[in-house]
Amino acid sequence: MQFELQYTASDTKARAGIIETDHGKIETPIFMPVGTAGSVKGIHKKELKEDIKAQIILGNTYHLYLRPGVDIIEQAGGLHRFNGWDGPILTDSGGYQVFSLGDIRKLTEEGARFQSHIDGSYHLFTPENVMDIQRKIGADIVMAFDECTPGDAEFAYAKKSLELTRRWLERCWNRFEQTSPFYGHRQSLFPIVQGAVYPDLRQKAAEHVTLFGADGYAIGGLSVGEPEEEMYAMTEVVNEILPQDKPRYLMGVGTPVNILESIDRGVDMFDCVMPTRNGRNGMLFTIEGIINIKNRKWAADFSPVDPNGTSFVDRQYNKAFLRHLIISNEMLGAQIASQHNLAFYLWLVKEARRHILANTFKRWKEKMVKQLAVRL
RNA sequence: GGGGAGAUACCAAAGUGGCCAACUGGGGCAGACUGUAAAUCUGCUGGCAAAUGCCUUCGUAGGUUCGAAUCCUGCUCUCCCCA
Repeated sequence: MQFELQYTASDTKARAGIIETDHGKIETPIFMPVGTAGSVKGIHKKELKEDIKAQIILGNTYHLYLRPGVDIIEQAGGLHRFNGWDGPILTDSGGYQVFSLGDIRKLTEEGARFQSHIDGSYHLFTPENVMDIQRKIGADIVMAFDECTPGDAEFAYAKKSLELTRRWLERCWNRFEQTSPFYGHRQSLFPIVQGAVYPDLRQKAAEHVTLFGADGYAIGGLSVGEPEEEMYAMTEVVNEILPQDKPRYLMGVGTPVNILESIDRGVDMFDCVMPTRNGRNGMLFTIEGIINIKNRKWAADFSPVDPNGTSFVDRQYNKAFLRHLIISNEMLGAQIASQHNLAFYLWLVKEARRHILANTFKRWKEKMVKQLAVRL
């Protein structure tokens, strides 16, 4: 994988670039739709490509490992062959599940012992086997196995957690170096910077990961319960240290505003379940603000889902009908909302990129941030 | 015509003397959701003050009782069975 930094402006840390993988190019800043179980929920490949214009999607090691199982994916010839998505794929390592599964897992020096949320069976993830699994899944970008420290972690815990993540990273890196891709295309391992909301921890973590000379770096453990200002502050601290010429990926973020603010602070890559999950639950993101389509006020609003929208579904369906679908639990409702939201997110980062290249990002961002948070 | 059952908040349905402004489900209204255990979860849903308070409710009109959605009587209506 290669990264070409195309443009940095003077009044912002925002950057535009191009990531080149063996499955195609990614223009940054970019938003990556989340497809945990190998599919972006409710969205066909054709829509993802042609309508939403996704350039890269995510998969999840933990979920794919439990179901369908690594052997099936290996038999299929890797995740690209399995799910039919021939563009770039990034897999998360399962570090987030170690965090979100809470009481059904236990951390040791060796790794994370956990119970399947599906059948309760016991499993062990180690930095080594997570690398092996991700080799078999075959994503273009794979993530280090880390502990995603909770946002409200005490300093002592955060420090200890960070040290574990650091040792795990070394083991991930070694294993990754010692193994080769299964399917002929290159894979890149991204280290993850942890350190909760403590600037000195974040700083040390950023310095440490930089030593690896990776193809890209991730900032993890944010948007996990801490105030937004802390998230921005940590991003600034870390991006000050991460190498300029490598992409930075802010994991799990976020709202449209979060994304613009983070682009402004030098982040290149984002992923978040928000456009799909919140979409399924009736929340629509638009250029004019946020719509809760379940609210009564949309019941007889026959205007397009989003008159400013770029998605096929924005023009094809009206708000009242979408509301009816979602309230009636019709699956088409979830599909339309997800498709709209993803198209909006991809439009947003594309616009950001355009403004960065035109050196008008800062002003445009300030204007957008005010609109995007409005509740309609 | 004879016999039986029942009427509870928007709907369905518990409750059959005080712990009942009334279980629960649906519907309705709002909220949450950030590397997806999520087509999920939470709250409110008689009125008014909205915090611990007050007022009016369980078909309807009376009665018994310190106290009634719950017991008694009349009335109205609904459903079922037999002719």
